[in-house]
Amino acid sequence: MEFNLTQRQQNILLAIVLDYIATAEPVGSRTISKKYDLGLSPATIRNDMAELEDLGLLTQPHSSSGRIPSDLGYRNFVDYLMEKPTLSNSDKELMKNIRNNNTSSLEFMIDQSARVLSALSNTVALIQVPESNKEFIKHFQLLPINENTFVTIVVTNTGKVHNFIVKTDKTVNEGFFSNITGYLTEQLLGTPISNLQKKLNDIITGNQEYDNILRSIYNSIKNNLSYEKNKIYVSGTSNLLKEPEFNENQKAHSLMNFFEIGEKQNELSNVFLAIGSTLIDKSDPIVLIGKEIKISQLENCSLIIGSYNIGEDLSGSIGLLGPTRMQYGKSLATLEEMIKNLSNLLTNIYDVSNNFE
Amino acid sequence: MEFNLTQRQQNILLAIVLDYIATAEPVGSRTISKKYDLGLSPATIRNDMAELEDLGLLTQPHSSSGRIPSDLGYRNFVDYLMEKPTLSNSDKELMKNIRNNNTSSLEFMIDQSARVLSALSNTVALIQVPESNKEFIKHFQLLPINENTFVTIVVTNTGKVHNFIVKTDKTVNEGFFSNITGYLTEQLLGTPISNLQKKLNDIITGNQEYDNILRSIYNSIKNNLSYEKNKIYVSGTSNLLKEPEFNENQKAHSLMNFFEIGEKQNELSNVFLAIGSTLIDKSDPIVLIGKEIKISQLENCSLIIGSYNIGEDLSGSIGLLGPTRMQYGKSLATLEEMIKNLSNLLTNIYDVSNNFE
DNA sequence: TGTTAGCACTCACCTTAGTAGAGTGCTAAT
DNA sequence: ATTAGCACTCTACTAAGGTGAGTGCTAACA
Repeated sequence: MEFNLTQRQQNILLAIVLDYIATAEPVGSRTISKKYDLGLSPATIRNDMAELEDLGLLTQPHSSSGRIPSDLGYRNFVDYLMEKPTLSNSDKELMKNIRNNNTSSLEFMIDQSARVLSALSNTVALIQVPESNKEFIKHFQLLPINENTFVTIVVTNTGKVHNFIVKTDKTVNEGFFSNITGYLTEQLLGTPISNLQKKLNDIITGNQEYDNILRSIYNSIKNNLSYEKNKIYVSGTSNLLKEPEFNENQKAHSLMNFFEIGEKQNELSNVFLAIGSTLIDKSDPIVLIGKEIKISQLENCSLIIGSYNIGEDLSGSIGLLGPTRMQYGKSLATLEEMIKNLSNLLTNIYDVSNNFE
Repeated sequence: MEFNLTQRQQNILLAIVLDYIATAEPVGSRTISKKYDLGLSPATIRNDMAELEDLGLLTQPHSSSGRIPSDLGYRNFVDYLMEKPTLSNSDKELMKNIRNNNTSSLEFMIDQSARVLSALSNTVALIQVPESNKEFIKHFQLLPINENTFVTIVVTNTGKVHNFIVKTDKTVNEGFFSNITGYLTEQLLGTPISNLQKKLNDIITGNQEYDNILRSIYNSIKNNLSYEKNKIYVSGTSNLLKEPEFNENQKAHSLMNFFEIGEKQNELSNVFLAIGSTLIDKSDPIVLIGKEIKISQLENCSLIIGSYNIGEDLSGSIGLLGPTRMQYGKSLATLEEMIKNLSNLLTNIYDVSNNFE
C-alpha cells in the first residue's frame, strides 16, 4: 500500500482530493496551480498527475478532463494525508443535548443519536441496538390480557424490556398465571438472554398445561428475538440524494430501495452487522472506501464504522455511510465524538458492573 | 362538484385518466380514438376535450400537446368513473400470511402490514400505532437495574407494554422498590393511559423519598409517552422514486427529506395524524387528491386514508400515499382489504371486550 | 536535471438551426 | 351533430459548429 510518493506528489494528491470533495468536478492542473499555493506551474503538476494516475491513485473520466481520486487515492488520503478537524463547540453541544432530554428509553436515545449524527456529518448514520452475551434475565413475568391471550415480559440486567404477545389454545384463569410465573422465574433467573430460547425448549414439566404454555412462549420468542436483535437505526438517507453522484433517477431509486428493504432485517442491516462483527480492535473506527465494502450497490460509497459500548459487556456497531467523495476528516471526528458521547451516556444509565444482584 | 357531463364526455374523461395513469404521457385525441373503442373520430373527441378543459377537469402542459387530468379530473374519476377491482387471491394470501408468523409483537405485525401494503400498491404505506382513550393501566411495576437506576414498566389492558428508564438522585435499596411498587399499583390500577401523567403529578405522599421517585417517573414518562404515541410505520418510500414525476433530483430529495424528518414525529406524521383525526366516518377510507392534502410538498401526491380498529375501542390511521397519477382502484381495494385483515388479526389477539378484570 | 512555456490535440458541453411528428383549433362539408 | 381537412403550434430530436478546459509532448531554460 506504500507508494513512495515525493512530498510534491503528496501535496498534489492532497489538493486534488480536497478540491474534488469540495466541488465534485474533475480537477485540472491549472486549478491546482492557481487555488493551492504549491508554487508550481500547471505543466509540472501535469507531469506528477500523470504519474499518480499510473500508480492508480487518480483516474480520468475522459482523456481531456481533469483528474478524480480513485478508491486507492482516497485510501492514501485517509491513511496518510488528511487532517482531522476538532469539532466545533456547537456540534459537541448538540450531542450533549441528547442526554439532556432527561432519562429516556434506550431506543429513543439511539434514535436521537442517529439523527444528530446524520445531521452533523451529512451522511447516513447507522446505529445498532446494543448486543451482549453477558446480558441475563433479571425478571420474567406472564400477564393475562384476556381469556386466551397473555403478555410475556422479560427484563434483563441491562434494563432492556422485551415483550411478546402469546395466544393460548385453552382458556386459563388468572391464578394459573401467577403459578407458572413463579415456576418460570425460578427456572430462568440469571439465564443469559442468548440462551433463553434453548432453555425454554429444554424445560419439560410433565404437566400438560404448563408444557403447552411453554411451547407457545417458545414459538413467540423464536420469531421475535431475532427481529429485535438485528434492529438498527438509520437516519439521513436523504442526504445521499443531494449528492450529484446519485443524480440519475435509477441510481437514486436502487440505492433507496437497498436502504429500505434493509430497514429492519435485510440487505443494509446484514451488511452493516456483518462488517461490524468482523472488526477486531473495536476501539477505533475504520474506514472502508468504495469497492472495499464489497457490495455492488455501495461501490460509490464509503463506510466509517466503529462501535460504542455500555460498560464492559455491551456493545453495538455505529457507522456513517456517504459517497466516496465524503468529508472523511469531519465525519471521522464526528463519529468518534459520538462514540464517546453515546458510550458515556448509556454506560452511565445502563452499566451493569455496579449491579446489585 | 357535479358537472353534468354527457355520457360521451364521461367516457372520454375516463379514457384519458386511465391512459395517463398507465403511460404518464399527455393523452391526445388520436390515441383515444384508436385505443379506446368509443366509435368517435379524433375531431369529435377534441371538441369534448376542449370542453372538459374549460370545466377544469383537464389541463394542457403546452398548447399543442395532449391533455392531462387535473386534480379535479382525478376527483371526478375517483368519485364517479373508476372501477374497483377485486383483489387477486395471491394478494389476499400475502396479507393473511402476516397472521401466520405465529403470535408476535404488535409492532412487528404493524411493520409487516406496512411492508405488504406498500409492496402490493406500489405506493408509500403509513400505519399509526393504535391509540385509545379506553386503554387503562393493568399492571405497574418498578424494577431496579443498578443502585441508582430503575425501569418503570406499564402494561395496559390492551397488552401494550411501555417501559421507561429512570435515574434516581439517591441510591435506594431493593426493598424500597417493592414497597413503592405496591403503593403505586394501588393508586394507578385502572387509570386511563391518557391520564397517567396527570395522575402521577397529582399524587403527593408527603414522604420525601417517595415524592422524589414520583417526580423522576413523571419526567421520564412526559418525554416518552408522546414519542411513542405519535409513532407511525412507513414503508415503500422508494416506490415514489420510480415514478417519472419525481425524476428531477431536487424534487426527489425534498420529498425524501420530508419523509425522513417525519419518520418519528415531525412533518409527515403530523400531517398524517392530523388528517386521520379529522375523519368523521372512519369506516371507509377517503381519497385526498393533490392540493386537497394542503401540503405543498405533497401537491403531486394523493393520499388514501382510513382507519383500522381493534375491538371497539382502539383504532389507528392507515393510509397510502402515491403520485396523483396512482392506481386508485387497486390501491383502494388493497387498503380496504388490509384494513379488514389487520383489524381482524389484532382484534383477535388484543380485543379488550372479553377482558377479565 | 528538474521545471516551465508553448503548442497541437482531444473531448465534453453549449448553442444554433433544421426537421419530424404529435397534437390542436377552426372551418366547411356531410 | 359529426367529421374530414388544413393550417398552425410546440416539443423533441439530430446534426453541425464553436468554445474552453484540460491534456501530453517537446523544447527551452535555470
